[in-house]
Amino acid sequence: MTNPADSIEIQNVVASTGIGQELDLEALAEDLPGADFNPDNFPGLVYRTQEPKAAALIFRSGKIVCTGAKSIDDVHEALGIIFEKLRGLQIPVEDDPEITVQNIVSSADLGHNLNLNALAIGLGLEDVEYEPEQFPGLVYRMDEPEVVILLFGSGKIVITGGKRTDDAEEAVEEIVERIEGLGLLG
Amino acid sequence: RLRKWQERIRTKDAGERNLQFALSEIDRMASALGVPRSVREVASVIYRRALNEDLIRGRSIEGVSTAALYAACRQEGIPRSLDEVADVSRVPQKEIGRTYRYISQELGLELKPVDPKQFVPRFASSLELSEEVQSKATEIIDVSAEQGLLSGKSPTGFAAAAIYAASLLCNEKKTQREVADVAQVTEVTIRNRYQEQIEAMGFR
DNA sequence: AGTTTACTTTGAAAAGC
DNA sequence: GCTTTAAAAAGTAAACT
Repeated sequence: MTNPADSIEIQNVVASTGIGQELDLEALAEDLPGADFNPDNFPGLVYRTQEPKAAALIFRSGKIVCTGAKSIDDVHEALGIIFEKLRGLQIPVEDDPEITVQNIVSSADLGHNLNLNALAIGLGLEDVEYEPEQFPGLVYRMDEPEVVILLFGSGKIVITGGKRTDDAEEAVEEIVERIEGLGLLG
Repeated sequence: RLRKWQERIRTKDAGERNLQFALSEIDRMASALGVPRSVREVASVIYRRALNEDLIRGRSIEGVSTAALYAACRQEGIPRSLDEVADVSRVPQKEIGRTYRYISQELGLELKPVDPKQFVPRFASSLELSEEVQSKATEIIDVSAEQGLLSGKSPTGFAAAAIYAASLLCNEKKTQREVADVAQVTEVTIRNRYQEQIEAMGFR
């Protein structure tokens, strides 16, 4: 009788920000130990923080993408570390740059096995992608909240595409309701 | 003006040539796969629909042709796996799968997931297995799917394991390698699905 | 045959081809 | 469209022992 919403775990948060200052990535690559910069492959410099564990993509424009963090607080912490590192290198960084969460990836467990074949038809083939020859998960695009849910035969699910922490919880409640309505939840 | 006329003729000719190329490619691949003429016609209709809906922009003609043929096979109930289709196409399997999902969505084909049973007659006959093995394999698929074992599993692997199991049960044994080769899956996949299916059938 | 590593799918941003 | 980053789900596959 456990609530599936209680099983939600944030797995990854993607956010963007900017320091409001152009950067010389070649020089930064020299001064930042552990930085990966391969302009032939990708225009961004990759910098990883250990605690919290995250990866940042730093661009010449001064814009930064942070990914891999397990919570929004971790995103702020990781970016805070990076801002301080840059200031330590005499690079001017805005006082508190605006950080925008772009995507939150969560996992959850519905607690029952799912018949994905029946679910594909029940949820409506027009909103569903289920091609087990290519991928074992059923892809369901939900309108409200606007997220994408991957459903697996085990009942484990992945919610992605949401920008708010609440999106995952609302999505789980909604999908449970829909599956129950179809009589397809154990 | 004259230039405009020339351009119109040129683009019309180019479009006509592209369509002819696509249809001849569908024909070539369909022959190589040994699918009936009716399926080629369905594939041609799907391709023309994709063309009319402007779905080819940003994609290769070859990719859309192959995806249309893959979709047509499914629609007609005689599916080919993406691997099999990729074998006769010059487009990589990954692109065929993506293009299929795209045109399927945009054209609203609403094709149901592939039923593993639809592979049984073709795989079994290329292994020269009897009618008895085929119906046994079909039964194994029905029973194990009924028990929820099919969710998330590849239909070809599921069919291959059932055929392997049925060949054993009917004393017409084929090796895992032989079945794996016609279904284009690995022996490991057959082994894994086979164990689950045997258990679901109450054997073991 | 068992283990490890790796690839498939979803989502979003960044700059540039 | 592509390139890169990270993480989960489960199936499949290949390389090793």
